Amino acid sequence: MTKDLFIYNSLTRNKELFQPIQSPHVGLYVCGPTVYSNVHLGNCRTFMFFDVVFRYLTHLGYKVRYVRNITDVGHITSQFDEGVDRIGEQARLEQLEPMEIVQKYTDDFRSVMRVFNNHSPSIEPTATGHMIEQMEMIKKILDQGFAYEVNGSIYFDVQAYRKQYPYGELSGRNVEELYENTRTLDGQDEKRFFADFALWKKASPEHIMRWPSPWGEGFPGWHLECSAMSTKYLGDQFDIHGGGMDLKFPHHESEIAQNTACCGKGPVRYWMHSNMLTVNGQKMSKSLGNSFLPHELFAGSHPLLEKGYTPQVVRFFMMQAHYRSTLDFSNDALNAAERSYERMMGAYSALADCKASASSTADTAALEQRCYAAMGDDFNTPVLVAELFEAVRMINGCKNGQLDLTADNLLQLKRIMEVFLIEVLGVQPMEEAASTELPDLMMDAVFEVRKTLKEKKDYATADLLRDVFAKRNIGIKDTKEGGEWSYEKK
RNA sequence: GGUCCUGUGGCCGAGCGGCUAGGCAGAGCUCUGCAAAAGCUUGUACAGCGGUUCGAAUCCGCUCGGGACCUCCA
Repeated sequence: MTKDLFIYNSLTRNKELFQPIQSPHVGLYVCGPTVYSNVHLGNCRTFMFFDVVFRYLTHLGYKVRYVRNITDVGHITSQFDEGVDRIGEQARLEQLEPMEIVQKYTDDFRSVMRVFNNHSPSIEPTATGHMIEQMEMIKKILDQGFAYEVNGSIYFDVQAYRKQYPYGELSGRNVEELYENTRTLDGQDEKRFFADFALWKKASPEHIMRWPSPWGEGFPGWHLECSAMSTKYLGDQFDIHGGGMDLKFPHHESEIAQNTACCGKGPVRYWMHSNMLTVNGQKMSKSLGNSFLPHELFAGSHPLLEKGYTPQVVRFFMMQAHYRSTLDFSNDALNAAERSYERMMGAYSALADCKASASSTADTAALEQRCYAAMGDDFNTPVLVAELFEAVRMINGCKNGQLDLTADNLLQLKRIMEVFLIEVLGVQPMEEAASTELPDLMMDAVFEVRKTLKEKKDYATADLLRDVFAKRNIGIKDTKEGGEWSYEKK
């Protein structure tokens, strides 16, 4: 069975066969959040997708080191010196210490990641915890002649860098065009060249988050931490770097420049960028004011939502679109995802009830191969989901006695569902609350009573029993063997 | 303005030269006291106009619509 993995590399704009630098080890770095406010759903999409990358690589047998940083140094909100930093500003607003803001929203981020069933990264380093590494990197870049100091600030020297290395390859832009399209700005006098970016900024007197450095008190530039931390934990060159598409420029472009200036070579083999979550066709973002917070979604409290959806439904919803496509967020789409999730999970639990036959015409081996092919084709989760629905049809058919499956088939189906649905996509079955022993025993008694009532043709009472449970959100279904029941998550 | 992406049936979304994914919703049938679930069947979609080709949703050109980035953003 072939389990080749092809990854679309943003840098080369091609799908390439994945070959780790040092198999079986794989280094994966993903840009994490800036913890100055609650993560919204758009952020979650990216992290959920790279969680699937992490899960699938692990499933393939790779020893993955997954590093996802926490940005806990506030970046400047404008290109000007007088811009405020986000964390400092939020600290003022909430009347807290900056590090209290960091703690609060880091906690929020982690709990949201958990409810969405994301695995924890192998390492989750913080920018403030790596000041020394960042300063060391600045020193190296200075030594190589690709940066200069002005007034206690250090800037990356794009002009000098371009004499030796290409700049702008990832985002596909050239400096001349950039220049034409950059408004002439005040407050740039410190820079030698408009495209230069800060590696270190001198802190103004009112700036709270500040660290001593060889160049005076200040704070690191916002691209630097990722370069410093990826190098520290994954080495000069590592396999995969991921992030949202909106980070391509300038963030990732600058990372490449910093690493190359520092170590003489590009840091990343495969660049991966996930596309945006949209609302009514527009990018979900905090600044546009159209972002959804996870708890608003679960509770259905957002004005644009008719009802709430569980985290697992949302995850399943996200998996039905390819990561490089935008995904539009709407009630209709979520409702469809909810129904399909229920069907999928219904089949998953029905697997246990399937009886094996002596012979079969179903080709579960081919199905399994197609699942690997889907994931191997640049993590094509929507195609994988389509294949899983093929498994659903087989399982339901078998359960109804309309399709014969051998014991081998059933084993294979079980493996497909467990590997791809549960392990790789990371979608969990509905809360286990409905399946503890006691409720099942009690419900068995209820089915017994209903059976008797039906035998006596007392349908009114039988229906009453069903309605009484329906009022408590417990659904009852008749089956040949007796009955089934479930919590209706409506 | 520059660079790039995108437009698929009622809705969401794959596919990216031939074999017309998948889900949700709809219709019919089977099953059923009714219903639900499930299974089966069903839907002649690829923005428009040209072109390339034996053959195009898929390639090229133009037109129209939507979006992203161009130093806040996952």
